[in-house]
Amino acid sequence: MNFDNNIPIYIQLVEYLKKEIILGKFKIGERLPSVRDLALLLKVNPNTMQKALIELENQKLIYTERTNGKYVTEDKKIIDKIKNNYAKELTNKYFFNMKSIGFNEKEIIDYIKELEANNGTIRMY
Amino acid sequence: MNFDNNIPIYIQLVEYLKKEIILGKFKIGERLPSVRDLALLLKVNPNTMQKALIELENQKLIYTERTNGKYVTEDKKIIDKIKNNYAKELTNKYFFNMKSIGFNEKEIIDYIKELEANNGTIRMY
Amino acid sequence: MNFDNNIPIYIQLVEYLKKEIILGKFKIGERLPSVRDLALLLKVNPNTMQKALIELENQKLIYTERTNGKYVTEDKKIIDKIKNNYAKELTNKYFFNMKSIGFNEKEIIDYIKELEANNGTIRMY
Amino acid sequence: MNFDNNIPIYIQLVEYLKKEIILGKFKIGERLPSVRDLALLLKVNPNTMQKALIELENQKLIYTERTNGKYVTEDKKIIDKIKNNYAKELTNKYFFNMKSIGFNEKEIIDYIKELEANNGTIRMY
DNA sequence: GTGGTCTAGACCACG
DNA sequence: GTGGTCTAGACCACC
Repeated sequence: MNFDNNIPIYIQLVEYLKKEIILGKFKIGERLPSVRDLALLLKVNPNTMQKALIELENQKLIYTERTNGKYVTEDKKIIDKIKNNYAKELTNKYFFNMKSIGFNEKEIIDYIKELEANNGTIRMY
Repeated sequence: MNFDNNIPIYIQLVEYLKKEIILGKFKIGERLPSVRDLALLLKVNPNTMQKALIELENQKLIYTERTNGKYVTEDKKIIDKIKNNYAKELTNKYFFNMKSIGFNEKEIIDYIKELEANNGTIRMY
Repeated sequence: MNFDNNIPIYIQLVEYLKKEIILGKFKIGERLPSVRDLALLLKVNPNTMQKALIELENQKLIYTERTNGKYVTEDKKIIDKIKNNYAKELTNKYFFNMKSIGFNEKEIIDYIKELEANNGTIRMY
Repeated sequence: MNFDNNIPIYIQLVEYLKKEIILGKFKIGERLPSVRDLALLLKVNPNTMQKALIELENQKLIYTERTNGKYVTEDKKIIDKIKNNYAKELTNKYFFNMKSIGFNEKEIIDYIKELEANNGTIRMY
């Protein structure tokens, strides 16, 4: 993980793990690695990881089984809903930002097509 | 201004002022309001505003005339370049994020069209 | 059993078993199921159940016959006394808490009557 | 503050502060003492206090003004709602517990009256 | 070994 | 000085 110094690490962890779950890299109902292991894996302090996981639990994406570990929710609807909200948020934010530097909707779409045509594919950020 | 508590204010100010300049709300060569006034206007501490303006100056979007105040650059190319970089960065970031939750390029474009069809317009974020 | 994650399980087991005895679901002098079976029944670890039973034994509600198992006390007075203490404790605690959010005694009693009137019965917690 | 060792301190802090707000000891819109001062006052670690305050903020009972401090919500409705939920929860829990040791509703109310008659007032817990 | 809590102490952004 | 974040490390309940 490369962390952006301007954003709290635990928030970046939340985003990262949320994506892993949405993408199914952590499957529905699957047990997550232990807090300590996740912390080691992503090279953060266990408390920081804990804080991120509490946030994911608040969002119902994971739940805790006492002394057994943490599991991805078994409710596919929650995951789908979060995925949809996320997509909508990203898209609205993108259009908002593009408009705020002077693009209108048609221009945005043209811009995307042009980028695609030039690159074959949109370059990864 | 509504600030996101998770990102330093001065960075959000940089983004905001950059957009104002790109959009021409602060025109080429125009004198900016005083640091003090800008701070009052956006309800931030003058120190914070000062920090943001230094960053804009580093990016050559504004320059300082000693004792006279700060001015928007007179070099239109710089502004255009920053606008283009910004658009490219926003678009790449958007595609990167959408892909990271499982959309491919075609699906992203379909998603945008669908949103547009439903809303008439993309809702402001 | 649904356990409250914020209170040690063995304490919740003590409360639960105490109630069962007070209610006579485990009768005076009756032999309790084995620790192992009780643990299975309530889906806790046998060690945890053992700890709860030790506490009940300290309170003289049960006693152990070596190699034979654990029995509910044969002294009805102990059970009655614990029931009365419990009722008093619950009631005092309830009044204390209600007062600590601004109800006086009259208001508490009015509140109870009102709830009863609305529900027919007080809803199970 | 006397803390119950069997319940996490931060939860007891949440309960305590919630009551103070409901009772109006911290008034609507009033600025709370700083996190550090509250921690000193109640003799807990600042991080523990911080955790409690985050929970209160999640419940919308307080809000944070960047660098200025934390304030009691200005929305009286939220406070009233929390007070009512709290009273209902306490009452339901009380009746549930009393029933679980063999009292029916009439007996509970008789019991309260009897306690009142004997004590003049219900003894503080 | 698992998650959860707590303390101590440092550092940062902002005013 | 304010809140917020992070690390390090200890201890606890439970399995």
